[in-house]
Amino acid sequence: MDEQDRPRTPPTLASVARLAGVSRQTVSNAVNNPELLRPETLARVQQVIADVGYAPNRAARNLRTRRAHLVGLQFEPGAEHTADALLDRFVHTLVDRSADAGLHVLLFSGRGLGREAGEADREAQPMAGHAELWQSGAVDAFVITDTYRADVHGAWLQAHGAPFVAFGRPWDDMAGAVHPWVDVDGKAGTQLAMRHLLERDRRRIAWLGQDPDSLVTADRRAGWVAAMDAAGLPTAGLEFSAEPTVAGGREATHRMLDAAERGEGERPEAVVAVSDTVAFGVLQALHERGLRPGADLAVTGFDDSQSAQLVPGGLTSVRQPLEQVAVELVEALGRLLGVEGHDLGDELPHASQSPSQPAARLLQPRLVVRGSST
Amino acid sequence: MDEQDRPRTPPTLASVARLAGVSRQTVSNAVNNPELLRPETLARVQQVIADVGYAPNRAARNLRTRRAHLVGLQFEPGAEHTADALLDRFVHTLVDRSADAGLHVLLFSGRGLGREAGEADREAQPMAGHAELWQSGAVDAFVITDTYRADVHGAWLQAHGAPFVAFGRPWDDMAGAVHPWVDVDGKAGTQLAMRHLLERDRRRIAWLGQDPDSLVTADRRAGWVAAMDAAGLPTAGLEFSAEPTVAGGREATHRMLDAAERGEGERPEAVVAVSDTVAFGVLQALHERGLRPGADLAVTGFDDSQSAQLVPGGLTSVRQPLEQVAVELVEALGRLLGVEGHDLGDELPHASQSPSQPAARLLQPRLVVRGSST
DNA sequence: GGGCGTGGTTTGATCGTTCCAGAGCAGCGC
DNA sequence: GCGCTGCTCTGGAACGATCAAACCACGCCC
Repeated sequence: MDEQDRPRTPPTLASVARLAGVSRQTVSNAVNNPELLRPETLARVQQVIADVGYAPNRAARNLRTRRAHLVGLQFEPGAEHTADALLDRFVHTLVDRSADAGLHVLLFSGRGLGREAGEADREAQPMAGHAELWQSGAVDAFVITDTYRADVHGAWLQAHGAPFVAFGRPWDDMAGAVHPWVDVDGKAGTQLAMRHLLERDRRRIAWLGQDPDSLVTADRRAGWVAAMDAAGLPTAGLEFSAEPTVAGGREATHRMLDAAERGEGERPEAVVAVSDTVAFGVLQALHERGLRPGADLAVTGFDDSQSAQLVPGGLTSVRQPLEQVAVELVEALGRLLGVEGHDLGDELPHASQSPSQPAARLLQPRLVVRGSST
Repeated sequence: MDEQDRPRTPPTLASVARLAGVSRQTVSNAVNNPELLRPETLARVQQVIADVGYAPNRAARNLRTRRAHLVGLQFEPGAEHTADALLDRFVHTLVDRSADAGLHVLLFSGRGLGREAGEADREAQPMAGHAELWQSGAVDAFVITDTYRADVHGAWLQAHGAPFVAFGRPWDDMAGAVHPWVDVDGKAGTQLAMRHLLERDRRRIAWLGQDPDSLVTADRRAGWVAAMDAAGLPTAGLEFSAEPTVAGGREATHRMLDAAERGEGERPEAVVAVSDTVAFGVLQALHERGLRPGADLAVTGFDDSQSAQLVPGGLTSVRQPLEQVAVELVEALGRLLGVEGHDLGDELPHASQSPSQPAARLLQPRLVVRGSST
């Protein structure tokens, strides 16, 4: 039940083999290909393995098989608006599911292992972290999440033959992507929020987000445009540029309401924000002006951050299926690396995808309605 | 500048040696002990290394040196009230600093690598994940963060000779701990909040937290008791039990205010909550009753979660120095494993700690004052 | 009865690195 | 000239696993 005096040197394949009276290879097979052994031999070996608490040495196995059974995940809280949600829900599911595929997740920061690399170095060598891990064979593949720099990362990884999957579309060339990717349909998400607001008879619905900025922003904004068009509503004068921060959302809201008070058009009845972060800026501005979210101005966010649930009254928000994203990414990873011990064929028996065509999935978000829009 | 046609097989020590006209060992020394080589030899070898883009194979090195250069971090968002803050700030700093110590962080979930282990299995074998990693030599050490189960984890790791550092006190035996640990002084944190409230002439200050529950709770509560005693204020009737959830905080607040309205004692002027999560429950309850945080009832939380900053008006909260915790844990880890390439002696030249006594640090939090208490 | 396929097991080689012992060579003192 | 020390550098032997091929019964068939 308890192994008190651990031997100084851990058990090895050879030591187990000696104890079981078989050869090394037989022990190896007992671990990796049990069906090759005669039942009685298998039982005997397994007994010894259990007795001495043998576990195959990872380094030796990795060396021989040229597989580290590790996937690298760069961990920069850089992208502020996705940070909280991403780390908690996405990473946890990723870690959990990776275990099923026989993989562990290795976290690394942008700069390499060496001594302090300045910010300048990091700019100069954005792939230092990836390069180090890949060239030393420390990881088998990467998960990249930063859709902004997906092109840079993707290009480098592809050029160096490193397998990877991406959370985020390859914006420049969606059809021709050579790597699997999973993303959430931002346009559809915003349309969900719009439908909800329109159903509640809001007509003048404003958009808060940065104009040109990122493609993620453009995607979400497209949902607002499409919904307004479909409802036959004008968008003119209803778009307000906001930095992707709380302060940006707050400032834009004040600007919007000031304009209305000056008589420049009617006050909007609702605001659709590009992110929860910006939406919280809206809530702050309303708070400062003594206005009530929902009653005086409906507000929706995007990401369904933890804060959206916690804020009194609640913030209506578009929830990304981050868990599902993680699940699908791990599945793609498994296919990419050739999952061992995973009898494929459980799901998706319908179509055998063209093997040359990597998986590409656009998942649908859903709307979580709370007090800020009712 | 760009290596277009990657050779099928990556460069090895031997291939570099051949190109440079030296032996394998010399190349190895060029990488690990440059000072052993004659300058001109070193330059020649380094040139070849740069040319072919050689990086030592991690698996081979790990096998030979019996070091994985990886630390395991169990990643369960279990402890809800610390989740968001912990993951973002703590883990990021941990990853970043570990790189300086030549380590990477490996994330794993409770259950082992195998196929789906049910919840029951996890209960039965709480150390399955740790055991697998340690026995296979996949990691050199662990970082444990779950102070509740620190005893269980710590005991197992210690019994198996696995090095580890802990974020959290070894509650049962603080003085006799055999492992380094870093924690935040919860009592002092609450006292900071109390001093702030007392300075603003709040006298009837309530405590919201679960009675016996965790030692973390008890620690924080002690600060409330001490501050009330020191100020000569009674605590009777000012303590309200609240489940460590938003709902728990909300319910307790309603209970508290209902009692006051029934004339059972005067209404408290302030509430000190055991966590931000509970504090958000308080804010919700106030919202529902049309009361204003700060003006009608001062509220303070604990953890300084992202939400505390985002909620309109802001939530006054005790901020844990999570970055500092991570920094000190990595330093302890480095000492434990014998950091290579880290000229110790920069800091703490004052006293050479007794080598048998592991590092134990209790860090001081600080108070972030926002609208909920002013 | 000899050749042959087959399931179960063994043997030798190999993955790429570091450890260890020692070789070669210069300089120095006697 | 000899031995010694110190500095460079070299070759063989691990580290612990898997791969590929060989080996050995054994039963089957012509």
